[in-house]
Amino acid sequence: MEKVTIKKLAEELNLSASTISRALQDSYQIGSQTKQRVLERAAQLNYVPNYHASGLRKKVSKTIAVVIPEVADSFFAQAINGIEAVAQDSGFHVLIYLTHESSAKEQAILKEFQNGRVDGVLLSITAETTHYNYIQELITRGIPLVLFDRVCEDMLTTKITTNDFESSYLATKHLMDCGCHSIALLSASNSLAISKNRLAGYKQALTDRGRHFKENIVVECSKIEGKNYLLIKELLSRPDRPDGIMATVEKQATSIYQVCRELNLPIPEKVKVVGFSNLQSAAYLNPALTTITQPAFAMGKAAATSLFKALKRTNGSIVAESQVLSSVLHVRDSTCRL
Amino acid sequence: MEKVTIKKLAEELNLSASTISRALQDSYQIGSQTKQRVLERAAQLNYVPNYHASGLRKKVSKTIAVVIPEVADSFFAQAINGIEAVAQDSGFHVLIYLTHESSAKEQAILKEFQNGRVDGVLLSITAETTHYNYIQELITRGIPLVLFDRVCEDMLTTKITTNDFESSYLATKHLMDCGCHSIALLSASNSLAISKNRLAGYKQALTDRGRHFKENIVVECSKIEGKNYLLIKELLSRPDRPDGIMATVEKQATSIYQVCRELNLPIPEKVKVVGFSNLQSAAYLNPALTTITQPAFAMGKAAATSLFKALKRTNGSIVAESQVLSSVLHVRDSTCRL
DNA sequence: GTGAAAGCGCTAACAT
DNA sequence: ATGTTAGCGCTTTCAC
Repeated sequence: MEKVTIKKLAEELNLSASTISRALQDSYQIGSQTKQRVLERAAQLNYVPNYHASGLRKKVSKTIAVVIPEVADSFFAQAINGIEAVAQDSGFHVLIYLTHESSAKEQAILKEFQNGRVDGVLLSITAETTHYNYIQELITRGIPLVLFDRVCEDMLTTKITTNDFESSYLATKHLMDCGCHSIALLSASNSLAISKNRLAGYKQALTDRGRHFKENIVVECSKIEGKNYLLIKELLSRPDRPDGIMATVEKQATSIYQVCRELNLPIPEKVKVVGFSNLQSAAYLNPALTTITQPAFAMGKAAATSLFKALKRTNGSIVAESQVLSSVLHVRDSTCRL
Repeated sequence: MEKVTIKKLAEELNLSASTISRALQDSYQIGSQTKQRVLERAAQLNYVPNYHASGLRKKVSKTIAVVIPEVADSFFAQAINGIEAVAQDSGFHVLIYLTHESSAKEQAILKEFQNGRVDGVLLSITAETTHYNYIQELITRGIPLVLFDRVCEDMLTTKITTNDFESSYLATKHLMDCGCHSIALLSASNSLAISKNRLAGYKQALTDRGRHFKENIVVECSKIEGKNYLLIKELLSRPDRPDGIMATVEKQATSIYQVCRELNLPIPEKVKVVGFSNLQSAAYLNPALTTITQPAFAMGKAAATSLFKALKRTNGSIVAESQVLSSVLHVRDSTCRL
């Protein structure tokens, strides 16, 4: 069974290659009975148009890339879901890249996107990323890029985020309402805008209640597996141990539960916990985890939708049509028993 | 800033296109000082080889596809992690496709892979998939395909699975050891091999203990969101309500917890639960969930590794070098309080 | 060690 | 409504 190409079809049907091509694309120039014949024969011979050939010719790939720190996180898993839904609708394919919080890896990945493999990019930057020229470069070269969740604030492109300041402000206030006097903040990074916003909301809440901010109670998380557990253990072993924790990264929550169990610190009696988390099982944890839940699926959809819009514009330019979606605070037992 | 191609480089350096091409590929035919010059200038001009052009010429895409039912499941998320790790090592790119348990979608996706977009495929079939000709077809056409977790048993290709029969056997015995007399099985599908194996292990365990098998206590799950909750609620509302449940799909576990809470059926006192699950938080659920945990990351790695091996063989043929990895039973409070 | 030329499979002017 | 031609950017014979 040899490869079926347009040329082959052309011979078979005594037509020219261009006629075949046009018929397959349902061009208005082609007579309907000819179309019929072509389509029929193509189906019979199981003709499949060569991806690279048309891609080379048309300079499109019908592919977008999703570049994220990791997948084993409900937020990103749900976001991918949203992205994939929109992509499948638009006939686009989705490449996944995991940076594992390595800025160098991120840079290498984006750099390669100049080769025509992808038409657009959805990016959630690493906790390490501090300079953005390689991202800007990609946009300059005509590859639309939409940032989501972990964005670079000063970049001129669409950004899909959540109301991180408010969420964090609300969560911190909630912890104080529940009686916390010393609230620790587990942060993803010192440099990420999202982290800064969450930190700012946290500080504002303290200020509004006349509390003062203690530097040493903000813990920047490590990307090294297992290291966070130790950082949390250290935090909760201090003589002036905090009585509240806000974890801004999903997976920190389980580490906190683990440490509290080991140190015999009942939640919420000794330590109250709120986590930024999209875990389906949050309500069934022991104790049920109070969460800030982001609209992950919707964010994925919004980011992808915006990207495809840019892709449809002939010039491919991205109008910065950023959106801020709202997270929801779900109060559960980890902050106050009912 | 105009597009830099090999042709452009050739002009700049007064060399032919072929020389440039060879130099960039570090061909032995090219003098080292020439190579130097080419590489230098290419870097200066930020030359990036066109993906479609080389793909068309060489008939490779350096891309694999991962086709799975969903991402929002720890098993698949972890598997993707493993796959991506191997792929990045080998310089391959990873496309993700979600079938959402639709066999038709799966078929459409695989069909398109005949176009040269991917060099190989990793597949975990839908619960609906019953005929496999379109999968076999792909392999026949020279696209290596490795099945993982949800495999088609009678297909001649590499299959990466876990010891589902034994795991299920073990879990069922464990439930009986904990005092269960009537154990329900929540199954993913009646047709999937993996489900059949888990069912078989379950039945065997019953038989070995002289219990007899009741048809109506096996519930086939629906792919409709929310429907499973109702099925479980019906199950646990029966007069002859089971006192044990084995959930073979991860997300069923939270539905069970929800239903038990609503019906005021304490776990494990009234109902004991074991779930096939890779949830990181299983140990922190209320009560801690007894799980069968699959080596998801390792399975992803194994599947990808096997695929790349096939890709390296010039003929691309897949030697069926299937592997069966072992799952682990983690006994926790949902089956017996310590 | 380097160049010329052909062609991967498709599409899009430009004819007619 | 259909055919002719050129070319996307690269690789790879084949020649020198």
